[in-house]
This record gives sequence, C-alpha cells and structure tokens, in this order.
Amino acid sequence: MKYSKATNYALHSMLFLAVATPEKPIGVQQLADKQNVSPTYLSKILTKLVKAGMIESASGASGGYRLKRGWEQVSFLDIIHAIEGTTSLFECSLDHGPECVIQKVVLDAEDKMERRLREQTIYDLAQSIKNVL
Amino acid sequence: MKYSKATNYALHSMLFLAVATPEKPIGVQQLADKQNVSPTYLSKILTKLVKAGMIESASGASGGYRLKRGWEQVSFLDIIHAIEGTTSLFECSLDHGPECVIQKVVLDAEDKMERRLREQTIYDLAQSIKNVL
DNA sequence: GCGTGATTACTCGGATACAAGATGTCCGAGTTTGAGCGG
DNA sequence: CCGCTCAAACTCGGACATCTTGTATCCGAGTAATCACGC
Repeated sequence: MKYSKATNYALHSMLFLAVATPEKPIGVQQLADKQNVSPTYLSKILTKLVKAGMIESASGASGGYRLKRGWEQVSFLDIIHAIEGTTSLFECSLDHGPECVIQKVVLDAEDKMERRLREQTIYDLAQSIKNVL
Repeated sequence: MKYSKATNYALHSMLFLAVATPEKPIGVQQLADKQNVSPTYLSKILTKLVKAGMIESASGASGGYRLKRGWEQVSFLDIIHAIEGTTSLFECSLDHGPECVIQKVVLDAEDKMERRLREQTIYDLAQSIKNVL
C-alpha cells in the first residue's frame, strides 16, 4: 500500500509550477530535469492533470505547461485523485450483510486522512516556501 | 492505492476468531469457506499473523488457528502492518534538501488515519457485534 | 485392558504460475515559433 | 520592408516493453489425534 511514484511527480510538478508562475509555459524537459524522470513519462502524468483541469498545455515551439485559472483552490487530494483515481482504499468484496463493520472502520480512518489532504492547497504551500526564501 | 485483498482476509479472519473464541483451534478450511478463498492461500496470510504474534497455529488432526494471549490489545493497524508492511505510504525519492515539504504534508495526513486505526481493537469490535446478536 | 503401530486430518513452507498494474520507452502526428529567402 | 515558406522545437497520444507485486495453486514434509490390531 503505497502511493505511486507518478503521484510524487505530479505533486512536485504542481508545486514547482506554483512557485514559478511565469507568463510563459514551462517545458516538460525542464520539469523532468528537476525530478530525474524521462520527459515522455512525465508528460503522460501531466496529461492527467490537464484532463483534471488544473493545468493547461501549449503546443508548439516554446510551449509547455501552465497553471490554469482557479488553480489556487487545488488541494493535495485533488492531485492525488487525478493520478490514483477516486476509489476508496478498502472494499470488502464479501457478502455478509449490507454493511461490513470492518469496512466502516477503515473508511472512517481514510476519511480522516482525506480531510487533511483536502484542506492543504498547493497555493498555501507555495506561499510558505516563498516566505522562507 | 488500495489495501490488498490479503488485508481484507486477515481482518475478517481475526474478527471471526474473536467472535468465536472456543478452546479448540479453528481450521483453515472453515475460515476459508466463510470468505470464499482457497485454504492454501489463506494459510499464507495467517502465517504472517502468526509471525506477528497475534495468533498461534496447532498442527495435526483437529489443528488450526487460535488467538494468542494478549490478543485483546491487537489493533486494526497492527493487523494491517503485519500484512502490508510498515513502510509509510509516501517517500519522496528526490534529493532536494533534507526535508520534503510535500512528504511532510502527506505523512501528517497518514498519521491522522493511523491514529484512528490504532485506537480500534478487534476486541472492541467483536464485543459490539456480540451485543447486537 | 493396554500398548504399539498405521492411518488420517491437519498445518507449514517452498516452488511455481498467472494476472494486473506501475513504470518507462519509442515514434508518428500535429502545432506554434522564428528564421531565412525572395519579391 | 513585407510576406511566404520551411525548419526547428515542442506537445500529444497510442503502442509497446519491462518489472514488480498481488493473487493463487500445487505438493512434499512434518505433526498430532485417532483408530485398529495384537498381546
């Protein structure tokens, strides 16, 4: 039970974009260099973020990726869900009545984690980093 | 990012043993039938719980598995860790300074989930079920 | 009745097989920028 | 100086390869209870 590396790359890419926020888009190459990943693989991950509506891509020369309007509200959970999917981390798969007491406990615990991830935005994190610099 | 089915089987097996608590051990076959799993596969899972010290196995005819002394303190988190391992669900794997702010956020969220799973014992859950019956 | 050996029912652990998902690469197609060239 | 064309840089998306992990099966070995048999 671990988050995939792709989630790691996605979170770092978003934070990097949030700290930079230039008018020109940032190329995949530059993002990939920072994280030691192949650009083509990273582009697959960023495509998911595009489809989730957090960033947008610009084709052609001097193209790249850029934060989209409203990105200030994007939370950690949004990013994680965009990469990992939204299925909950426990499903009983047994047919012992309508509700599984075990599942209820685990989902309740999961909810506590998600609550924390939902209230943490990339924007806030980027601001706190900038203050340190 | 999901808990494995093995974790599901382990939790259900523990709960079943906790509700039963007979003097005689319960065979794998019986536990497997309840959950629609092959007995040999379930035995591999139960072996992990034995090594974790929660249950003990009895060989030979009329053998099986039995809760071990001190099982009343076993929490959900103990069982999950016995099956999934104790590695935290996020590791940065990047070398951008000593601490990764992203990792700190995710681990903080994970801690909130684990706190809930740590305070929930199989014993308490078994008691609440018995009351309903 | 009692002891002894054989049978049976069960777990244990390793080896193996299979499937799915994560990770990563390759390449062709489309798109925009910018430079070069000719008028 | 203007406009056209072409090359370069870049993303996009699908197809493919590889590796790890979860899931599951099979089988031989060991162990304990029980049964059968002979004394």
